[in-house]
Amino acid sequence: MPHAAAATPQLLRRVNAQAVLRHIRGVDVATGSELMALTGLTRASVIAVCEDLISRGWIVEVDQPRTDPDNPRKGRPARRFAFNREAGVVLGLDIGAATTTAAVADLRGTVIGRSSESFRAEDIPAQERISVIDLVCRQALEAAGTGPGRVLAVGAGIAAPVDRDGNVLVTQRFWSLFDVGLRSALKDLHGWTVLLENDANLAALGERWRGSGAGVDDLVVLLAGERLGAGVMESGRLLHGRGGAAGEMGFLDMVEGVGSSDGIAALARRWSAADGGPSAGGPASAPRVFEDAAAGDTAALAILDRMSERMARVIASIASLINPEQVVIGGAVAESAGALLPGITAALPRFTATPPRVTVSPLGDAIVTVGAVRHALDYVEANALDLAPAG
Amino acid sequence: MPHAAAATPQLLRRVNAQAVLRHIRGVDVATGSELMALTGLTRASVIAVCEDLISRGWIVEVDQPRTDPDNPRKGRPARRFAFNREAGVVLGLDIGAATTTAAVADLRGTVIGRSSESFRAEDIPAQERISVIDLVCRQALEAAGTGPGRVLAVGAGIAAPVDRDGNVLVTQRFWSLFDVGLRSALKDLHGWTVLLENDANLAALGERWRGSGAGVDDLVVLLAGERLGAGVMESGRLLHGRGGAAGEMGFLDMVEGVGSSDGIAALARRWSAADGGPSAGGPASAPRVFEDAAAGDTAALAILDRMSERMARVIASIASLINPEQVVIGGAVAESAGALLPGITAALPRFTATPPRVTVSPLGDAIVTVGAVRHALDYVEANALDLAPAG
DNA sequence: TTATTTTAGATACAAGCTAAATATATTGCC
DNA sequence: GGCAATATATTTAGCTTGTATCTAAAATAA
Repeated sequence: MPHAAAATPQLLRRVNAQAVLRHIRGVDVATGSELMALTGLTRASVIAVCEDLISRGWIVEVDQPRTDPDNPRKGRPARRFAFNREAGVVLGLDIGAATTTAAVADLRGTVIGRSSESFRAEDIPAQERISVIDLVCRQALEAAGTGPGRVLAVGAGIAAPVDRDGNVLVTQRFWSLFDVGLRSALKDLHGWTVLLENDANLAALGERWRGSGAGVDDLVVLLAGERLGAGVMESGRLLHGRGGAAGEMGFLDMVEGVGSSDGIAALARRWSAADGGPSAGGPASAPRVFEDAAAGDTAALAILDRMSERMARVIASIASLINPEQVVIGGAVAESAGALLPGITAALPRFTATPPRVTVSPLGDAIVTVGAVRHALDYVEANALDLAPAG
Repeated sequence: MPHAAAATPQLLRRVNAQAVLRHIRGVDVATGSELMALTGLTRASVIAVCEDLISRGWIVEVDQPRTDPDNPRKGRPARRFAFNREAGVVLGLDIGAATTTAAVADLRGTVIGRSSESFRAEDIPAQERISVIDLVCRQALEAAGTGPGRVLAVGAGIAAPVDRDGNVLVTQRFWSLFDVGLRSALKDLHGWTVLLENDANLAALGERWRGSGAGVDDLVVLLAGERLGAGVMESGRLLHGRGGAAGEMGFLDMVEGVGSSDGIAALARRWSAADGGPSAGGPASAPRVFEDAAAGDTAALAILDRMSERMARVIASIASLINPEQVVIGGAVAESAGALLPGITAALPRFTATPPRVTVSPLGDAIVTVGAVRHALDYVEANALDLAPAG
């Protein structure tokens, strides 16, 4: 029996409750009349919906604001309904090869606790890795003054392909074992729902939420540190592809003037070493190269030129096939990468007929955790009426 | 006032009617009990919905089938509701630079009329172009034994970027003028709703519907005749990008071993000319090259090898960034391209870590019109309850 | 105090669905 | 042909959610 969800009268309440909740979440506090105007429902219905949401814990009724002499309101004072941002928290995880960072946020996305730990080594057993991740989560929750019982969802980013259903591509070495462990481990330990995603995809979510891609529906975020990786949003949705490998940059091996999917930091080291170093004497770190260039060092400036053209070619390849409105360069090197922007922007039209706007992420290291928080919030918002707010 | 669609009790009927109609469209004829099992609704509701759909003209009640002695059915005979595939027709247009083809289909997608005309020249004025298109439509409708009044929607494919809203990228030369003309012209002439799309995108719709990509959600169709162009579906949705230019192949200019976005037919001519021709004596058409190769001609075979590797590189580039499950080669050269498949499949793993299945389209020249019909049907199905079937 | 304004709450009713009882049309058996 | 069994159809009462309308309450302004 296929049983394709029949629409019963209860669906109406569900739909209207979702609409009201979404609006209240957006404005933080609303009156019945505002909600009537928004939804087109009558007052009776709006009030009924709000009482419903109050009893479920998603909104609370707040006192009248003290009467404001500058802006006196006629008429009977309205009841005021506020989004209960303390109905629970979400966790955003950035699980790297070397380090894991956790951020705890309330339901409006304000980060209220953080923690970070490095792994003892890269090849530690899955069990130890999970222990460290669990530790980071608990530390972050403690820093936020809350506990595991109040977590409504966990977003987690890893540097491996993850498909639409949150499964790690099995062809990847140790991650596959690790993944299965993480989701069920956190479920078993705390009852948490873990939403696994590729880190570049989460970066795209984060950038669109609180970065330079705010509100852009066709957005690509390039994580450009050690290795290039792209998170692609089209029409406001993340692209995954069949096995979650969308946004992988292996094809750059074949692109003239690019030749590899090495990131900006990796290349800065290599190229400065080849030059004998910007101030001579071996490879320099990426920040050093950018510093030297800012100071006028010609060798460093040449590296920047070369890097700009290379990035322009990378971005043009993506722009041609995906046609984003904007490409954001993010990751560890994002701040320095600002120096590349003029060069990239100038070179782009040579390589593509549809050059996107190019910007640099303001989110820094937090880009993945911000996206992970957003991912978890999206889940909570979409499933609010099926989730029991933690009391 | 934002007025975000309130859910009234009428919405329930709408949702349930959509579900019932979708199911009946799939199975062609259904009984009340089947629909109860499918939707989970009670018989009373199912019957009410069906009566509704009958009065709107979307379904019809059909007589009992003559009692079948091999399979006698106990109990009171069920009323049988059938999809009214003759509630109207849709038009699918393939508007090329040189030729326009129209297909008329009933609401189950069976093509019941076709027509095709060439333009007098490529640079004729927009007005003349529209006249020819209109003529082709009317001829196809006549061939189908129906008339303009019964057209519920028109899908139209053109070889230019078209954004999500059906607007042609304004940077394109004469198309922009042409487009505005086409949509409003057909609206004015016949009251038709025209859904403009990029031809490769429609090819992808067609291939997923009735081609070798049936049911594949992450699918790329490469139109590979004169110029390469891709229609990309991810998670069952067409990718457009900001200005509709997603799937453009300009970046191939930068890809080693590819170098241009020339199609198979164009390259077969050029390469055979460079060789002095497969049987000597100047350039040969693509079909000729494939023929000669099949006959064992070594020069032609060499061209095929070269072509296979080149296509493998093209497909690998896309596979890396988009990660489709399958890539279909379509367009005028599709039939001959079968000879390239073994070579492409063998070469792919050298160029990408996520090689897709590669096939050749069985739809031949009709690939765009089939997709255009599907596009129009999608529109009709999504908007059935707001559309008045043509009586 | 009194009028005005805005929101709140209560009552009557409509749309759509469920559930349960009753009616109808067919098969199969005597 | 008559009757049980079976599957479907139809009717009736009741639930949920919504609208529409009327009256009450709480504030400002004169």
